[in-house]
Amino acid sequence: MSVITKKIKGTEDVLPKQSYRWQFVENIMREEAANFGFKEIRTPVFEHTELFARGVGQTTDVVQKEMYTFDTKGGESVTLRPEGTAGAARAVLEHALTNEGLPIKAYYLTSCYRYEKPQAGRLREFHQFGIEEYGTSSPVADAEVISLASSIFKRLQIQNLHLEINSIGCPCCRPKYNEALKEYFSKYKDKLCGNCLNRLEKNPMRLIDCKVPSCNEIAKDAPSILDYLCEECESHFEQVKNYLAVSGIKYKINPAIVRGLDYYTKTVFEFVSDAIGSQGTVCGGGRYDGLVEELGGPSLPSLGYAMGIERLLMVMDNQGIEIPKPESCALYIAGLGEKAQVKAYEIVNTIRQSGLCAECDVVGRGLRAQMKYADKIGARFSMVLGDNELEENLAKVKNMTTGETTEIELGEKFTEKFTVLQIAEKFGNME
RNA sequence: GUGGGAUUAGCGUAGUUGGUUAACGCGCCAGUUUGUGGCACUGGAGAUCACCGGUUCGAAUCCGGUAUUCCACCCCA
Repeated sequence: MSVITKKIKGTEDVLPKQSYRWQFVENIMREEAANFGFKEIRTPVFEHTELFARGVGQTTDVVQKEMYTFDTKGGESVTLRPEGTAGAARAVLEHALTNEGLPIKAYYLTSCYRYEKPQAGRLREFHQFGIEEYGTSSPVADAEVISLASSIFKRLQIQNLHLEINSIGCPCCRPKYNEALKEYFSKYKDKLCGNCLNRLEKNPMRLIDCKVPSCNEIAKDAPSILDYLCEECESHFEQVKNYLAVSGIKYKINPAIVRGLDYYTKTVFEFVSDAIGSQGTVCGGGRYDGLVEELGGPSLPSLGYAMGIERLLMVMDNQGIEIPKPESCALYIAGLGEKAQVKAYEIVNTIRQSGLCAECDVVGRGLRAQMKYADKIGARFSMVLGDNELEENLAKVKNMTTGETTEIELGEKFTEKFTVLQIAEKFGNME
C-alpha cells in the first residue's frame, strides 16, 4: 500500500473507536459549564492577524514565533487562532454583548493552532475547552471560574491535580515590581542566560520562571510580586483565597507562575498534573482586566482559562480512568437468502424509526460470519431470518450476553410494533 | 528553535561477525459437510523492512541525509 500522503505533522486523527472518549469529556464540560451559567460561543478559526498581535501581546512567544499566519488572495493577513480568548473578546465587542447585561458568561470548545515542535501533549492542532467571563472585577468570579474547572476534573475522576495560584498585579503595581526585578537581576547580569538578558528590559517578570539552573538559582532570591501588590490587588488576592477556601478547593501559592500571554493581570493559576511528563499543565488562565480595552472596547474587567482536551485525555488514560462505552447495536438481524435479507432490512428500518440501533448484513456474508460480526459490534440481541422463519412467521432471538434464545412472532404486527424492549421483556430482566 | 532516542504487515514485536521465498502474536478474511457469535483447529490476504542516497558481489542489518514520532530544553493547553 502506498498512500499518497499522511496527516500533517503535529495533528491527530480521532478515530471512530476512540471518539466516544472525546464526547464523554466534552459532554461533561458542556454540562458543568451550563450548571455554572455559561453558554457556548463559537467564533471563526481564523481572525485578522492584528487581533492576536494586539490581544495576546507582541512580545509573547506565541505571537512572535508560533502563529499560523498567511496572506489571503485579497492580500490581508489572517491567522489561525492560537488560543480562544482573543476571538471571544472580539465577538463580545463586535456584537456589543455588554448591552445584554453583565457579566457575559461564555465557553468554547474548539481547535487551536500553534507552530511548535510537537511532542506528546503538545500538538500543532490541539483542542481547548475555555471559559470567558466578562464584566466583573469581583473576586467571587475568580473563585467561581476555578470552581467550575475543579468540578469538571472531579466529574472526570482525575486524581492528583495541583492547583497553583498567584497574583501578578495590575498596571498600578506591576511597574514598581518590574523596577525592583530589574534592579535585582542587573546585579547578576554576567551570570544570566541570553534569553533572560533579552527579557530583562522588556518583560522582567519572565526571568522568574527561567529553567536554566544558574538563572533559577538567582531567581530564587528575587523579590516576590506578592510583596509589591498595591492595596487593591492585595485585597483582591486575599478575597480570592477566601472564596476558594469557602468552596473547599485546595491550592498552593506559586509566585513563579507568570504566564506567557501578556493580557493577564491580578489572579493567574494553573492546574498541573505530574502524570504526563513535561507538558503537565492541563488548565491555565486568570484575569485579564485590560484585554477588552486593549482591543478598543470599554473598560471591562474579565477573566477565564483554557483546558487542553488532549492533555486531559492523556492524564485519564494514564490514570486508568474508565470511560463508559456508548450504547451498542440493540439488534442484529442475520438474513439467509435474498427474500429473508429484504425482510431483515425492512425490520431493521422499523426498529431504527423507533429510535434504536439495529443492523443487518450489508456486505453479503454467510450466516456464521454475520453472527461473528454481531458479536464484534457488541449487539445486545441477534435474530436469524431464513426461509423457515418466513414460512412459520416465527424467529429465534438470542441474547448475546447470556446466549439464551426465545421465539418471537413475525408478521404484520411484528413489523409495526416490534421493539427491542419487547424482546427484552421476553427475557425478563435485561441490562 | 536546541540536544538525544526510535522507525520491520492494521497493532505489538523478533530478526548482530551484512548472504537464498523477512518470522511470531493479536487483528482481518474464509473454511471445519446439514442454518447461529464468544473456544479450538485449518487455510488465506496483508511489508517496495519510513524515505532518498552511499559502501558492498550482496544491506532490514553498516554510513550519510530527509521525514515522522518520543524524551528533555523552550513554550504553553
